Amino acid sequence: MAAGTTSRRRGDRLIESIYDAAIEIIRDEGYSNLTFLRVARVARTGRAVLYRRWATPFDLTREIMEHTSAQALGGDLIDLVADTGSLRTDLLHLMDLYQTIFTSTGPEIMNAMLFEMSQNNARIPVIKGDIAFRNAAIMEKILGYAAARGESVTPVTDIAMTLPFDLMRANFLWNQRPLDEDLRQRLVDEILLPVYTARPVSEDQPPHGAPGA
Amino acid sequence: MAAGTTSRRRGDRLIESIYDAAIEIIRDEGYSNLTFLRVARVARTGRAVLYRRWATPFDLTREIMEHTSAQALGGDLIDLVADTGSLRTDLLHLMDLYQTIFTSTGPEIMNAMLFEMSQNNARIPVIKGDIAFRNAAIMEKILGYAAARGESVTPVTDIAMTLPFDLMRANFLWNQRPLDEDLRQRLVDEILLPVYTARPVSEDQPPHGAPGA
DNA sequence: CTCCATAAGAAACAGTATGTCTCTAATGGA
DNA sequence: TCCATTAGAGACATACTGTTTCTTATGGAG
Repeated sequence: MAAGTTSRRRGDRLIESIYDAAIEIIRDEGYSNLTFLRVARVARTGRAVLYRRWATPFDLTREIMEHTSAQALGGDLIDLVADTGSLRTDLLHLMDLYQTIFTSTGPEIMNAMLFEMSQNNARIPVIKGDIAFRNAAIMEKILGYAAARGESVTPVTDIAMTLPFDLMRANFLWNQRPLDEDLRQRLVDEILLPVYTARPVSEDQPPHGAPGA
Repeated sequence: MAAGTTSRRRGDRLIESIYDAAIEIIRDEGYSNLTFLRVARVARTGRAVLYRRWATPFDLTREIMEHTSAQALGGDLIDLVADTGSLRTDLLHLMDLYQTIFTSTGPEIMNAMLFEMSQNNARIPVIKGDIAFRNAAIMEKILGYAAARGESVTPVTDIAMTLPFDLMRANFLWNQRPLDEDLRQRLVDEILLPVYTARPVSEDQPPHGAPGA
């Protein structure tokens, strides 16, 4: 702390300080106040250091998100999805994993990411493509378990396939907080299972055939 | 266009020019480039004029959204919801109306609104409260029609109640474009109707009682 | 038709952020 | 121990904010 004390960080130690500073700013002042100027001040480094590594605060934030959510999850999401004995518990387990991701990042950052994506058309397809592909693979895995166990599941269409993720995202963004245990359970029981196990009931509703899993 | 030609607009004429300028900027340069400085330049007016009326570009945008969507819809959403003869067609009609709102505003603005809400916790409850209240009223109306017609509808819980809106919002934000006819139809047939007309099927799934409409 | 309160529009201000470019000196591996 | 790498300080022009001051066009009241 003495006046002339020079202690110059570099590499990972420096990056960690920058991450911490950015997270602190997002938490205390909001994402919209995340500027390189402030990050540099809080992290006690120079702005040039930041500009050398990231083009915009958005890119820094995206890196932090990936970093923290990978750390919180402890592995690839698709590998963590497991056969827990029933479609119901598998879906609950999936939502539990997603919950972990949401909790580790926080709603504010998630919103910011969606917003920035919408502002910068170039990066939508990349991000969206990745996520959509991964999510489809996860649901194929889960519905595959169900089929293998002999559970009767209706032919699942593309939009039904993304439903768990749509529901979680919608609830997360709308309520601005992670989904609690009870809500997750109700989403499974009141919406997902009825959709996945629906029997044609009425006489005037064409079931509108669509590609299965 | 002559050098000394003075033509000073005021009142509604001026406001219209400002709306047009803002819409043009959002369309051509994106919401994040919507600054009072640019709006003033495009609208050929002074910044002070803008600051006198709106605190931030967000407030201006919100006003434009309300203005255009009210104009596109031609009335209050809840009054336009009508008994069209079946739950299925009522739901399709509702989605059609929402489609109109989405089309008139565009995804970019919608994203921006959500983003700003998440940055500014103060204005979340107001906006959200209004919308949630209105949506619940709409669904109660539609499900009331179904009940009156004698259609068998399962007790609908709060989360099932907001499902049409959650689905529309999720699809709109995710695909960054309004929902086309076919998608709307499939959302109704493959997801909404199965949920609203579900019969208890499995033996190990507690249907988890919840308050009805 | 004239007067004049109202409000448009121009301009200046300090403060903050961007993006780029210097320069120096600390760091740590060869 | 040397030296390439890179942290960190600072300068620069540009842009946006939020506010204030000033001039003057406008259109309704009289």
